[in-house]
Amino acid sequence: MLRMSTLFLRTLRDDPSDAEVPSHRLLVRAGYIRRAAPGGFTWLPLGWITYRKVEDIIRDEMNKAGFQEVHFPALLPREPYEATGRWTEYGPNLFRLKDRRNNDFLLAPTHEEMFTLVVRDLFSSYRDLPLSIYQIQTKYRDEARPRAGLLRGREFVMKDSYSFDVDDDGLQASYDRHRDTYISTFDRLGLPYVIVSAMSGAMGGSASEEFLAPIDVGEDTFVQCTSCGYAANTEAVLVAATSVPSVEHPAATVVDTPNTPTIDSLVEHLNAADATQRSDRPWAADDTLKNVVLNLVHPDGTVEPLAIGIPGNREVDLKRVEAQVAPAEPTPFTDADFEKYPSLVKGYIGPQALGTNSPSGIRYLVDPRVVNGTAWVTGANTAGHHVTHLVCGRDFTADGSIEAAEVLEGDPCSQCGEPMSMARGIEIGHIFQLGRKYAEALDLRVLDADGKQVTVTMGSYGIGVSRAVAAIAESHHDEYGLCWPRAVAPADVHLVIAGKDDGPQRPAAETLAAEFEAAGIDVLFDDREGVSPGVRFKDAELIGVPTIVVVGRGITDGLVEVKDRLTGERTDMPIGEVTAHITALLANA
RNA sequence: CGGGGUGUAGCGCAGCUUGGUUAGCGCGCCACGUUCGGGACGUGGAGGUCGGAGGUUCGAAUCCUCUCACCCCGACCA
Repeated sequence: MLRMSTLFLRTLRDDPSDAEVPSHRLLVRAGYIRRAAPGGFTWLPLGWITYRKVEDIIRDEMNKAGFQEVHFPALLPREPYEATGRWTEYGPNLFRLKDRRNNDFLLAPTHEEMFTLVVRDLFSSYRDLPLSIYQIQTKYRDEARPRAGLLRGREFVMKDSYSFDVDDDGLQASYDRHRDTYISTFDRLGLPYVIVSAMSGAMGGSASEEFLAPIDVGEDTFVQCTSCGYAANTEAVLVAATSVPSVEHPAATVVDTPNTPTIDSLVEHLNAADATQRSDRPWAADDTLKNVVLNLVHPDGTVEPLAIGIPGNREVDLKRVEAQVAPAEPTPFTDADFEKYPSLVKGYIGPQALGTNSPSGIRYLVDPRVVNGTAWVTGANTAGHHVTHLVCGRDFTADGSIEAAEVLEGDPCSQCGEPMSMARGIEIGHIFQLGRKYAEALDLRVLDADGKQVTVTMGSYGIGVSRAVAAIAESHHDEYGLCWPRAVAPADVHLVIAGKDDGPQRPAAETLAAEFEAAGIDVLFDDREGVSPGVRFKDAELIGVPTIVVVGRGITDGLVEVKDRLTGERTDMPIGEVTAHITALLANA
């Protein structure tokens, strides 16, 4: 039993000024957490109870799936991360430190290396596999900008699992098992989620999906097709295939287009003059082909220019480009770069000047919408001139295609062609097939049935535990405070005394609290003296325990009020029936 | 890292433009009394290196310089 008269808790009447998002605001205000460091939080009693319930559910589902829990240090030596290249590749987000002998250490942002090494140390036969092991561990990332309270901290708790298999089929099975386990885990946590296709990014590997809680304050953008259910992170969205009607296009024509530095000004200019107007309809921004040049900086430091052609009604989405060209990093083309390529006329770059066989020799990749038979208005490689009716396949060819254009609300689904909608989400889980990157780097091999050495293939699976607490708060609150799902609430019932300190309510409530406890019901008991009823009700709503029991004026008739925090529904019932009622609520949850 | 904003009691804020009593208000906290089903009231209290350092001045929360921290937008980010 938690007695509020002695509980280490102070609720705040006002929102803390440094908290913006609801989870941060409410968790601080209701006395669950306190900021302790930039990107670091202290868990207070109510918060820690809730946190542990979340952690226990995650652990329980892992164990039910047959995964085994281990625990590594958060403080690790440099060497394993040197072997996989991540000591340098991870960049400034890695917390690095030195011991007294000046040896390099790090605070682990994730533990692929350590898991790989410990399996290599202990296992050496295909008979030992498959194996999935996990830990629930504090992780450290020196985020440039921690924000939104628990949602993006520099210290946070993550459940990370790793699977080890001899072949791709085994990896797929381990991946599927984790996927199923994540589904049951998030269901139990009461977290809404969407499973989206994702990019594996810097981690390497192939198949990858994210579990996103669809909440506006989330940092990830995803698209979802309401028709067929396809969902993907915008980084991973594929452009729908375009069918090209076979029509005879006019010959490509160079036209004067002075002072048309932007797509809008170009379209306006074309539509204004008789000579350039279309006969069938006005020109539109997506008739134009915009060519953007970037530099790719490869991990070894070499720089390669890359030209990207996309429909003019869209911008280049650098995140999407980055996901495509990883591990290389795209950077903007500078004026100095343009000077090195005199064939490129800034603002009027056309496909004829691009491509590995062109004068510039710059690799030219186009949006998947730019396919053979499509006609475009694009730069003529001369200042103040554009070309109309430049047909892909007839007048120019590209070196390939790239998913680089921004995704727009309503874009057709690549699976079924129906319009897709965009939304924001909080990444609460990520599963992906790592493959053999780490096993190769760290020499994790086992003997197969034929006695041959084979490199193990791995999967990596994460759930943000502390972030999940915040995500639940984000999805379970209203204007009055938190409304926890039963499974993670800090108590089963919040028992409130509403009456004079020396009235009959107090002894009745004490008796009821004892009865709850005997029945195995966790009770948060507001037994404070000298606190007015309004304060008690406000605090109960703020704290968010799913059921609130009020022992008030009805007690003279033997009645207490049972209130549902979420719906606000109140029911008076005889005090003798309450315990059975709550027990039934818990059983049905 | 770029742009913007804010640092004054546990929380929320005023005071700063135009330097000058003992730095103020609400909430919270302590004591006493009243009140007791929707953040009650009265009386009396405790609590501050005004983010930090340096400077200008007879005198700095207030003006100047530097610095640190936090928040927002962007960049970055398993």
